[in-house]
Amino acid sequence: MHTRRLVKRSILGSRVYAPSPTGDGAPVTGVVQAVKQENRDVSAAGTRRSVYTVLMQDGSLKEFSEEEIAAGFNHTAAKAPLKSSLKHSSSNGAPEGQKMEGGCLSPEAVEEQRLADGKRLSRDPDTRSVSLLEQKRKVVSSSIDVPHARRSEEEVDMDKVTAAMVLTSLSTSPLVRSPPVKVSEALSGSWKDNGSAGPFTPSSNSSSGGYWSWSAPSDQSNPSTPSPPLSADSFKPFRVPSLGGVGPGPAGPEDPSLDEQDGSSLLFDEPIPRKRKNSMKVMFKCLWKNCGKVLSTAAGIQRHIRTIHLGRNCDSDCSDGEEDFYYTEIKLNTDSVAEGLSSLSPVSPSVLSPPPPPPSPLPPLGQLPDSHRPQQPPDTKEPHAGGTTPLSRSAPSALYLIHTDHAYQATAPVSIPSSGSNLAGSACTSFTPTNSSSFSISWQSPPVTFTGNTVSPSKSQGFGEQRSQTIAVLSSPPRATTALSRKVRGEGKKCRKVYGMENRDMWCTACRWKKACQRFTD
DNA sequence: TTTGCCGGGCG
DNA sequence: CGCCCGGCAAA
Repeated sequence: MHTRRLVKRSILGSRVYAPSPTGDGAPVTGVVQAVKQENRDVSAAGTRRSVYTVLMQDGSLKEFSEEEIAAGFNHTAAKAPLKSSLKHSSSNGAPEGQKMEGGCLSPEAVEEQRLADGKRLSRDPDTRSVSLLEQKRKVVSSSIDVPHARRSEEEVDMDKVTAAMVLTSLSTSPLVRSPPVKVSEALSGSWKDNGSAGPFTPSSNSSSGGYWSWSAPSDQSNPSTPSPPLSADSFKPFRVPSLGGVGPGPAGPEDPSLDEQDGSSLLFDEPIPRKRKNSMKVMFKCLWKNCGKVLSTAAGIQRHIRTIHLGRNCDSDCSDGEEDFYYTEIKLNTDSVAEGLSSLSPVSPSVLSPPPPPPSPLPPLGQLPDSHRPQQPPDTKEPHAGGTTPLSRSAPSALYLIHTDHAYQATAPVSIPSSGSNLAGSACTSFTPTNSSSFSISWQSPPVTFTGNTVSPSKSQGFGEQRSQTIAVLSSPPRATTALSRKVRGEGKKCRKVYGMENRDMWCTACRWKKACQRFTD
């Protein structure tokens, strides 16, 4: 049925008709950039009204109430009125009145969206073509957009852990009220291609009308464009390795709409990743079952997924965008530390993904821990990040893993290596709870880890260790005994849960056949 | 009630 | 075989 194609998605980015500001009566179209709820006046009571911040064709932003705009999206987007799941998510916790559109930016929400939308979009470019064209022509300098995570810089004060906890607990991150200017801007701290500043939603609320931070024009979102794959390659040349970014795949994911197309899009589909100021850096983490690979570029992670997990050899062009579902972005707080090296601080992972490690048995492990773990230095460093690097690196590890397409299952049994793990593990677990309950997608634990000093050394050494461990594990009698009777029922997420009935076509075959899931094994 | 998936049917 | 679904049982 066609029903499967419908997915709930947010309206952010959706094209809507709104009353003409000029008063001439002719409706104008705009793109929803943010949604916020105003329930302040009414206090807790009920009516909470949603106010949509719409980016008009002329580049201006206006706010409209629900009644004022008509949904006229041409694409599948929200069919229903304008309300989105975002609302829910945002409303859940934050007591503070300022949630504004916020919720949407929470990682979970984003993730959700990307899951739901991403793939589909990329698959049917046609649907959006019209809007894309239109959008292209309107060049909006600020392509704001919503989707992503809004980053805030408030963390300056707090250390990463604190920040993570806060974010986690609130699930919505408050936009900062005042844009701090952060220091590191100049430096290279880290760019992030996405979200850093949040979509600036207008500030929301009461006070100002909003200023969004221009500084981040960006796009956070990346690729909204439907046509995913190619882009990666195409821009590779320009964008330096470092960013790689977002490429291809991700594209679809985030927000359905456009966003970025605007400005930068002219050249390439994606926005140019600019270095973002804060101390945050964006990394892309493989969500494949036991793989926690983290790469600094989207292109790299996609390639990793495509080749390692999906078993595809072709280049990005043959990708159908599926990779998008297997990785997520994580923001790292590089602040003082470091830039460098280590990279993955536990923090970020926790925020985004709660790794509910319910499955007690195996920790994170990564298949190729070492390789990833070593992390990729800041974006800048790895030149080839986009392409080769990941592959080449991962390669070795691949040996250990078995796998082919279905690596997923094979790897399961292994346990994680050491070093980083403890940290990571503990960290994760501790915060995770919060998120995990809420949702999703991150079913795997982040192998990532740590930060610290050990960086390079650990790499080599770690590698060895791990490898040995891994092997041992594998050799040991794998699952074996369990047999008998039913398979016990996996506790982890399964395709059905992850993709939902609507996207049944995205399920692994086994799930489709109602057989034991091969993709998300437990 | 939902969800994973076994067992079995059909082409 | 590939594909699908009835229906059981765990959650």
